[in-house]
Amino acid sequence: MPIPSSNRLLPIHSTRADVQSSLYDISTQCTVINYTILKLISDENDFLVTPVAERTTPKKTAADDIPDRMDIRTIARLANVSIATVSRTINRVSTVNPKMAKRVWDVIEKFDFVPNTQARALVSGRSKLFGLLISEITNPFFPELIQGFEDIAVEHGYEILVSSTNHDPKRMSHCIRRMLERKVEGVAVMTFGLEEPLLDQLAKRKVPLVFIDVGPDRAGVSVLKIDYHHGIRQAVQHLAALGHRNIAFVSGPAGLHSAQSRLAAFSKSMKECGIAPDPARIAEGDHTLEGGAAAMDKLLALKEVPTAVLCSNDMTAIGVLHKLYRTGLRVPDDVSVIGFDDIHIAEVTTPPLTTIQMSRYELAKAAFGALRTQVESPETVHGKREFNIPTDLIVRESTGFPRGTMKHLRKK
Amino acid sequence: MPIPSSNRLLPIHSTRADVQSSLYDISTQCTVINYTILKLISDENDFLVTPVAERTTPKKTAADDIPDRMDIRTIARLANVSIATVSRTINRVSTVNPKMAKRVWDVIEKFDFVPNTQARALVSGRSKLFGLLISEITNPFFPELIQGFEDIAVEHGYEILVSSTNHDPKRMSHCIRRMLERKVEGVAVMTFGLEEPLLDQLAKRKVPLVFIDVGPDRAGVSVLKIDYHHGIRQAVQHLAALGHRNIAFVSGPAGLHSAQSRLAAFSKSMKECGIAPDPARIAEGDHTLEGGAAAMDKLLALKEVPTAVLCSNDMTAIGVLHKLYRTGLRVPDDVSVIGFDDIHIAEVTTPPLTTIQMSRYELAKAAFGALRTQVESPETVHGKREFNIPTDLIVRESTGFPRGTMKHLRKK
DNA sequence: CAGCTTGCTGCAATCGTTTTCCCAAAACAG
DNA sequence: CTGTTTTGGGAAAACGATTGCAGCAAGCTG
Repeated sequence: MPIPSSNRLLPIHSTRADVQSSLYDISTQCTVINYTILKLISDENDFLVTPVAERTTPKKTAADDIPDRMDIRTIARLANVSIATVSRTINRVSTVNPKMAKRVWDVIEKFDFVPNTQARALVSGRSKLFGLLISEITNPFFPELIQGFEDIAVEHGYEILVSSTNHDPKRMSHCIRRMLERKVEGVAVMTFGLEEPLLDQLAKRKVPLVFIDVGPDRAGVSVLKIDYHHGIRQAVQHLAALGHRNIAFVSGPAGLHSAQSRLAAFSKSMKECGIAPDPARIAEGDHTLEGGAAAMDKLLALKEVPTAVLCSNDMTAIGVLHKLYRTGLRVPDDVSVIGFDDIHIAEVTTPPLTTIQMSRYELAKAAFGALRTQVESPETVHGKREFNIPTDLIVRESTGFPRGTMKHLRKK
Repeated sequence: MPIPSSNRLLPIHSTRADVQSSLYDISTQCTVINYTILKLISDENDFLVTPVAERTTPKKTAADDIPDRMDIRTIARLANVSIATVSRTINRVSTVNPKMAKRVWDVIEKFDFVPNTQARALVSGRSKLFGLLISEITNPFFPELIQGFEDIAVEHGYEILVSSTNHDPKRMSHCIRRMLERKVEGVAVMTFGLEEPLLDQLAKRKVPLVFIDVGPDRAGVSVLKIDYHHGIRQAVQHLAALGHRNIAFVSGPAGLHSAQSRLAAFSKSMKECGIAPDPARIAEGDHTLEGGAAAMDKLLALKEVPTAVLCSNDMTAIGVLHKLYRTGLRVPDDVSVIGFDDIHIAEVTTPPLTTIQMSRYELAKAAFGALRTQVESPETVHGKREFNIPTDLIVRESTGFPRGTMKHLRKK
């Protein structure tokens, strides 16, 4: 191989690698020389087709000269290193010589090379994928949760696969199947309900899981315990303090564990406040707008219409609000309403909704953290792990004194 | 290989495959014999570890006896066929003998085998993945769109990768990068704004794209043209018919193409109705609740407060509604409000929002269809393709006669 | 200066599929 | 019974990366 005269500038003690690097560095200053030298070095000339095109349109070609097959091999050839070195460079393995690394990065950037995740995952056995199973994407609570989860995941180099089950077991099983096919490394089951049999598929394959409220007691499982009672007690106390005694509750679907927990927390809190919870004042909703409205209908049919309604989630509360509006009852003058979740839109309902906050961000963070620990250092954990998520009452304007009492105060 | 005595039941003219099949069929009746025969056939006995476990716990073992490495190879060995046959069976290639197929399916089901999508995608070059780029997942419009898109995609064997850009170019470029890494076969850019430079990465790699409203004029690009004017004209006519003349418009972000289109449609419609659009009555929002409220603030500061406000989307309208509530103005008695999108929650605002419907389902269907055609039969299309999406006014209760006029009619 | 250590780099095996090509057996024709 | 076509399954080469291992060069030691 003829050595260009320019290499005489190198220090006398240069290593062979240094010589090569310098040779390369110089060569990059001129595309023509670059490719000529590469030709001499690699003894391959099929890729010289590209440089010709590049020379004819010297200005704005960076976008066009991508060889049809851009893989780690091509990069290796262009940077004049082995594919192993390219791989190591991309993965920032510390043993690669910075000079080589620079050379590789230059080529990678020049050709906008993007490694193929599938190939990577296949050989490394790490898909860097987490599944996120939610019940319905159209409930604003979940998009906010997804947002948080995705942000954190991306920040840590993970991708997420979201699937909405719509409470349909068949759909759920499809979702799980798809996650299995994509080889997710963990799944956050944020459906607020435990569909044990369906999740067997995951458990069998020892996929780390994180649940809300309840989960099977085995290794690789984390549970996010939401402190429903704290927020709900605050809400009941708030109502009781205002003078409410006839307080109704619109629950979520009976099959949903979290809905039952919320209801239980409500009953307990009522007793704590010295009010006997009346089963007739508990209407079953389904965590949707329509369900909330329908449940309110039932409550309105009671001989003594409740002066306050606590709802299992905000969508339900908004449905209740709407039903009250339709009925001509004013909130909070005639009926007080409290929601649960504190979705963003609760701030702008008419009137703004008093609700119990449960931080989507906290939830997402805890879920991701749990999964990540299980995946990246499973040896540090044994058996099931639990995390606590707080809830807090946010007082807005949908709560006030009960109708008929303290009228003088109402007008302010 | 010793042939079990039971094969004497076979018809005299049986093919070799039949003999094998029968042998296998008989063998499956008894797990012990099954594995013994398999052992004789395959001459490998390492996988016999599993059957032993199975024998000791005969009842509920189906869940536990999955060998640690479940791949197509294992299935092939257990079904006593080649991996090629397993692959063909899974992909329902018609040339496989139904008997073999049955045998393979039995094993697959027995062990809950799930093929590895990554390996599949790698070798076939088909990731069966579409990207869905949206602007903000917290705007309920998008979840509804995602839902539709995902449903259709899954139905056709595709998966989707959703990314929310939050209008941030940096985020957007990350999103695109991630999609590239996962080798998406197409991307639906539902951001309602064209960020040309960022999408270069995709265009360069000839990834089929589908845009809303506007898109570069090149092959592989489809555009969903939304007929803003139809719905918006209906809205303006509706207001004009009610007697409104002082009609304001709260636009979306100035940088967003779709927002400009909506504004243009508004101006045009106003002129058509013989009302001169007044620039002072056009406030810029940003398609969020807060933006809507802020814009309404500006409109309230006008010497002559508009009697009707048309909004660029429903979130804006809800923000406007809230601001009006705060100000003490009644809707529609003092001010009429119209939104755009017809998100689900618009039905239950106080009062229910009159809005312009744009079908998420139509949008999703068209977007997916466009992408699919590009991917699966690119030869049938040349250059850019366009699809029309209709819009229609949905009259609810946030619109009424302008204040001060026809009072006698208002009370009904 | 021989011999050992250390630091990098390249070779090659591997991941779990799909798919092409080829060949054996069955079916059919004469 | 022989020759030809049809049928269907198996062997092996991809796909695009990662990674253990081997080996070469330079630095260090005595």
